[in-house]
This record gives sequence, C-alpha cells and structure tokens, in this order.
Amino acid sequence: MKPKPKLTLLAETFNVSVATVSNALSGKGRISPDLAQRIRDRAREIGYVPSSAGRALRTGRSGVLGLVLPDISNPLFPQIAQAIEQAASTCGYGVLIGDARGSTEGQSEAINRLLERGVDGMLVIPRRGTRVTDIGRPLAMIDSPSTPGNTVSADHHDGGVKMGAYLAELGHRHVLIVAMSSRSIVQADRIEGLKQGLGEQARVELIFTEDLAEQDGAVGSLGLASYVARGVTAVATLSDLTALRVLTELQGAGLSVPDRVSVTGFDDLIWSSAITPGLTTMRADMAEIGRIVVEALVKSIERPEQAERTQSGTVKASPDRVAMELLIRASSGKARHFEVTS
Amino acid sequence: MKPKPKLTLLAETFNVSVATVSNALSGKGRISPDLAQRIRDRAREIGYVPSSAGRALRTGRSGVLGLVLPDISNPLFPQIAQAIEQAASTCGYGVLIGDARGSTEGQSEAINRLLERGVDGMLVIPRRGTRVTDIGRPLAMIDSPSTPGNTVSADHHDGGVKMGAYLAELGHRHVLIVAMSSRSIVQADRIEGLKQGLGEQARVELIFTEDLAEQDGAVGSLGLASYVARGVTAVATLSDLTALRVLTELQGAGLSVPDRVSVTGFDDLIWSSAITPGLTTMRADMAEIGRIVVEALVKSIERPEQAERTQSGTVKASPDRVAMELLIRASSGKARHFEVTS
DNA sequence: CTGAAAGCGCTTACAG
DNA sequence: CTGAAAGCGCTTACAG
Repeated sequence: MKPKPKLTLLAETFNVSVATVSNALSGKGRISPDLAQRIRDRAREIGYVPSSAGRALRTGRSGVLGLVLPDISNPLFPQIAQAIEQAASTCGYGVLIGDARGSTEGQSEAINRLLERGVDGMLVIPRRGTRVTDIGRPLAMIDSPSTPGNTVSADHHDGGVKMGAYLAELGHRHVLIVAMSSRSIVQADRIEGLKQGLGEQARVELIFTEDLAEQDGAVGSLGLASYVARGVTAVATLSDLTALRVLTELQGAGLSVPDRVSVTGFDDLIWSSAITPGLTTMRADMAEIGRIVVEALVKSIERPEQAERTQSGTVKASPDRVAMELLIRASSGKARHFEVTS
Repeated sequence: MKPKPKLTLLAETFNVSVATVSNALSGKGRISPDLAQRIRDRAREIGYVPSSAGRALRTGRSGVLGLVLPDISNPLFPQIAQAIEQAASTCGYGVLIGDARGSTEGQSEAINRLLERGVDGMLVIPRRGTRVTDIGRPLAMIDSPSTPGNTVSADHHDGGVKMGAYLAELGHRHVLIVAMSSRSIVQADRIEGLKQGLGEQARVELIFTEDLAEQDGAVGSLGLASYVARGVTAVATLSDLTALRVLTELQGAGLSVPDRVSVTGFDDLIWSSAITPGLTTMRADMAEIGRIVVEALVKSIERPEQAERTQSGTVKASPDRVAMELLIRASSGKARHFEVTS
C-alpha cells in the first residue's frame, strides 16, 4: 500500500506547476505538446490516478449516477443493470446502486442515500404507482410509455400487439392471458396490446396470478387443464417467469407444448432459450434503452440548458420508447389453424 | 433546483463557526447539548446534506465500496447484489458496480474504473481462474473456500455432500451429475461433495454441458433419455438453470419427474419454487455471506491494523464459509428404494 | 506556452 | 464550550 501519487509530486519531478500538469493530463489549456506527452507518460508510469474527491469538490460533479430499482431480486434486473452499467461507463460515469426492496419507503430511502452520496443524476425504475419528483438533480425514469414522467422504456403495448398478431396468425382464436398484477402499468400495456393484436374475433380470457397466490400458501396450480378443456389453445403470459410456471404445469398435466397448447412469454429471461421446448417470447433491446436513458440523463447533467424536462422534473429522451422484438421458439409451435370451437 | 445549503449558511444563521456546526452535526467535539440540538433541527429543516466531496477530500474516505462481478447477466447476480447492497448500506457505505462482462480484461478494467472513482475497498467475485492481488486498497473476494484468497463464500462442498446424502437416502444408486464447466472451482467443490454424499456404493456419471453446447449451435438435447434407459434414477445438477433444462427435457420426453427420475438443482434461483414440480435445491444464505464479507472489508478500511490479510492481500473473514441449506421440493420425490441395476 | 493563486466544502487539531 | 485556521487534491480563470 504505497502512498498514492499526487499532482504535486508529478509537478515537482518536472519542475512545472500543478496547473501545467493538470492541463497536460486533461488536454485542456495551452501547453507544449512535447511536455504534455512527457507528463502523461510519466503519470502512467508512476500509476497516477487523479483524486476523485479533489476533482469532485472543485468541479461540483461526482461523475456518478444513481440507479434505483424496485427490487434487485427481480429476474429482469440483470439485463437492466448490465445495460445501464455499460452505457454509463461508456459515458464516463460510475453507477451507484440503490434497492427499494419492494416498498415505497425503501424507494425514498434509497433515493436519499444516493443523493447524500452526491450522485450527479438519478435513474429510477419506479415502484408501481409511485411518482418521484423534484429531487433537485436530473432524474430519468424507465417504466412504460404510459407512465407520466417516463423517460424511455420498451414499447410494451407494441410488444403485446406483435405477440397477439403472431398468435392470431398461427390460428389461435381462444387465448388465455396470464398476468401477474392488475396494478402494473407495464402489464396493462401488454394486455391491451395482446388483445388488439389477437383481434376482435378472438376469445380472450384473463387471469392474474396475484389473485391465486394466496389460495394455498405455496405456488398453487393455475388450473390450466380446465381452460384447455374449454378450448384454450394458447396461453400468453406477460413474463417468462409466468410462462415457465405455465409450461411446467401443462407438461406435468400431460398437455404437450406446443402440440396441444402454445405458450408465450415476455422479456427473454435467461432460461427462456435453455428449456425444452424453447420459449417464444418478446425481447426489449435493453442495451439500447440503457444507452438512450443514460445519454439523456448525462446531457441534462452536462448541458442543463439544452435538456428538456417534463413537468414532473424528469428528463425527456427521444425516442421515448423502443420497439420489442418477437423471438420465435418451439413453445408456440408452427402455424396451424384450429377449428373455431362454438 | 434550489442551491444546496452549505455548512457556512448554517453557521451564519446561528452566528457560530462552521467548526461548531460540524461538531453539532457529527456529535464529536465539545458543544452544548442545547445548541447542538437546535443546529441539528435547523439542518433537517432546510434539508442540509453534507457534501460528500468535501468530506471525502478532507477525510480521505469516499464511503463507497466497489463490487466487481464476473458477469452481471448471471442469474445468481440478483441475490448477490441485493445481499451486498443491503449489508453495505447498513454499514453506511454505498456500492458502485463494475461488470467484468465475462472477460479477464473486462475484470481488470472494471477494477481500475472503480479505483479511479475512489472506492475505499473492493469486493470481487473473480472470474474463473483469475487472481486479483494488491490493488492498493482493501480487497475481499467471494468465490469458493477452495480458492486461494477467498474471503467468504457458501460451503459448496458441504452443499454437495448434503445433496448427495439426501439422494442416497431416497434410494438413488445411479446418479447423473450434470455440470456446466470443468474449470469452475465452485462446481468442482460441489461435484466432490456430491460424490462423497452419494457414497462409495453409488454409480455416478458426470457430464459437462459446455462440452455439448457447440454440437449444434442452439441448446441441444442432453440425451437424458438414454441415461434413464441405462438405469439413472436421479439427475443432480450444479445449477437451477441446468436443472430447468433437465426437467423440461425429461418432461418433454415423457419421463415423469419425480415419478420416473428425480431432479435437483443448486442456488434456489427465483423460478425454482414457481415451476411444477417445485425444484429441490441447495440455498446459500446470501444475506449472511454479504454481511460477513462487507463487515470484514469495512473493518479493514476503518481499522486496518486490526484486519487480517492473506498473502495475496485479500481481507480475511471469519467464518470463511457459510453452510448451504437443502430445500426439498417435489422434483426429488418421496423416499423410494430402487432395485440396484446390474 | 506556463505559473501563481483562489477556492470548491468539509473536518480536525489547536488555541482560547 | 466555541472559534480561527489549516489543508485535503484538484481545476480554472487570470496574469504574464
């Protein structure tokens, strides 16, 4: 643990001022190219790393973004965190994580902790039904295009439409939609889209797993067999996690997927390609979403006058939604046209 | 975006020095309890938040820990990140994330980026086969007890033993172990443990999915049916992700789980309780691991003289391993004793 | 092209 | 019990 080299040290070895060293390193200010190069070389040699605290204090910027998630244990989190981390580090920013732990107070606490740590801006994936406003620093939100204050997100409605249209195309006329929560705007958008994509002539049933969850403590049966018996030929879920539950319940009941029933998911979670049959699902380009949201936030930090804000104070991005992509795998089967059951 | 209140402002409103205000807020130094209280009240009122940059520059500490992961998209990541974030924020530290993106250079880059951001200490879950040494700041590693430099981790060998013993107890005498990589120390520990737990009399076969992965591009079949035909009655995997692949392949082939074949996983990933049949698996108490590793790291930061280091410079923790817990669900079935196949 | 100086907002000995 | 002052390590106008 050698003492960290400082600017002064570098300045002394060259008999120049710290200002000159600083300029050499940052490339700003007028300085002879030759000297600048020599200083940079030497800096690398001795492993000089500028003190982030010194710089932050002077410039008023920490170079760090806060990322607040509703619940880190959410299976979608890896995709999101990876996208944000990547985009942020490309822009030269670090990412400090905050976990709302599934509660609204947890969200406020997480935001305050990050604020205290001096983040330059905040990226929030808000908990359902919560609104974050005026934190005194640039704020961007990823949620759903239907959410007020949304900065950018996948176009969940569009994803629903595509999935619905795909199922309709395969010939499905009686579809069961299995959602999780009736209070999720994201899921509501997907449901709307699915119905639209399936078309007027399709018969659509809808259940929410949150309604069933408490029936018998542990994960209970969704009672899918009876839906199939009544003529359902496809189960469209709003999450791969639900799709997995549906798929295994059907297979366990001896109902072959996709021969007897098609199953589709959402989000392209890690296992959707690793199971048999592979899961047909909708994928959001998270890398793209991360790039858009981080760039909008960074712009608002670095050039506040140019950045647009919504009424609630969140940063605006363009585009504010990113199309989802249909990934066709075996769980939805090949095109086949069922007879319409009466 | 009102200007942030500063210490000076607070000092002026009370006609005291900034030193007094600082003491009142931190509780250090001698100051009349009454004045201290009034200052604290006022500080809360005006929403005073001390500048982290100012404090960091003066104290030489940022109050931030770096967390470097081999690959954020790993499904185990949510559990880990949540545990670390929780433990760190309990200790008053923030967590800056770094993603190695699956490569050794990525790991070095991530570490350097975090170092440049002034983290007080670093927490690394190292990529297979890499060693991180002497970063000039306290360093803790989570890997496997068998890894040199390991600070703390789940006792993977112990987990294997428990799982093996459980399967043996159920009567399984011919078991297929499905691992992913032959170069993973964690998996090697689990395999060792499994063999030990299954006992001498058990016939054990072992395959690695990485060997098969390239056979035909996409996820291919593991050819489980033939193993079952040869007498395998249980498939023990080293990850719930693999277990899922096994389970769906078996079900798809008409081999009922657990009636015909038992399946077990590892890690208790989010879906293991949501599928049918529920997946029997081994769970590590990540919250406990996070607590231990963060406390060891923080101790090393705050009281360097008291902290123990390994030869490679990593912080030591006690205990250095945490027992895993067996979660019995339907996929392994009830006790049943198979006839020993010749 | 280079340097001297100010100052970002804190905390911590030290003096009173 | 309180205050004056130094200084953490940078960057940025400004002067030369």
